[in-house]
Amino acid sequence: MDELDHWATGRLLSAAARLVEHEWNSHLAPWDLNHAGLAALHVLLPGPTTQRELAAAVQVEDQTMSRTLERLERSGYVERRRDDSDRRRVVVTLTPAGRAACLRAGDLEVAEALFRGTVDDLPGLRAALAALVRRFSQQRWPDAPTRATFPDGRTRPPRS
Amino acid sequence: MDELDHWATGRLLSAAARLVEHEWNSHLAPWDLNHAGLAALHVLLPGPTTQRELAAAVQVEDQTMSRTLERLERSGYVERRRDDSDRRRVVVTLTPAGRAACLRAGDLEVAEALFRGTVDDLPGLRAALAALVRRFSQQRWPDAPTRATFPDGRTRPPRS
DNA sequence: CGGTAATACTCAGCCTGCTGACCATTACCG
DNA sequence: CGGTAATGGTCAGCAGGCTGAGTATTACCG
Repeated sequence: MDELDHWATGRLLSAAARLVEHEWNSHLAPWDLNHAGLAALHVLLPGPTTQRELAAAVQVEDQTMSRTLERLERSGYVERRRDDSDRRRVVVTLTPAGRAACLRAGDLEVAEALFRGTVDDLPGLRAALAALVRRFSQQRWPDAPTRATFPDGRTRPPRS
Repeated sequence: MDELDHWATGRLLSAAARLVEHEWNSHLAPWDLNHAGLAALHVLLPGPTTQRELAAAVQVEDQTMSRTLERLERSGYVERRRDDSDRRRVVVTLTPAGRAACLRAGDLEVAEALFRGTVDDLPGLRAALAALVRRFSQQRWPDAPTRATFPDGRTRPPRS
């Protein structure tokens, strides 16, 4: 018997996301980080990546990732340099400071603790959210959550 | 067996929210509306409100609501005028066009259809999201999802 | 009555996210 | 080859969200 029961599900979703982001950002602020930057760092942990691949992995537009990286670079967490073998590409590398910040600030235990004690069925929630992401990101991020899977380090097989 | 299973719950939540907002915005675009504007219109349906009350109901900061209303006013969906009995307040009123747009564009059937066929346990998802909103909005929006409940139209009893 | 505090909004500035337009580099193909 | 397309990034501009600061009005209280 709550007013929230009358909210559209989309509005509930947006509100919850904003509140959790806010909470998470507060936790990350001492590291001069926020949820967007941390997501990028997290993807970079296994190794350097192209900017476009990074954007696809985080599921944001290239332009958005560009500015996020600008900020991360300013904070000294990341380095960008043009790829010599393909001068269109920009390769993004984690700095030691970036790795440290990611590991310390982005502790999954802390991240998930936000939900403990509030959400009963956490796996159920995750499943529902994942289903939504899969459903709606199909068109927008064709090769989204995949990373270098081929021997040469490309996401897709060399066309030919 | 999906890459999404490795995402932190917060990231899943944000991604899902963004995608659903995007979808919903596409549907609202023909009316020159988006999710934020529609939420405000929806709150205004029962009758005029103060800007601050509106902001609290939608759970955004006053400044954010200010600009959202600026846009809604520009679109002719809303009118703002200073309250004569308290010239600090701004009273927001739905125009006929605003009411029509809200009712037609904001059809709940359409809104909820986004989730049908994708989320199995919709009530479960809603319950989890509502729990999160309740949990984290406690401090920030003390008198959030309540509306004029007292005879004189105030949200809180007149302090005396 | 008058000074201080509280209230209601706006302004400026930042960040994320999006779209549309643009540039440089590389790939493709006649 | 050489022209056109595809690819990878950036710039500009808009909108939502936030914080911090400032203004005007009203309430409170000595």
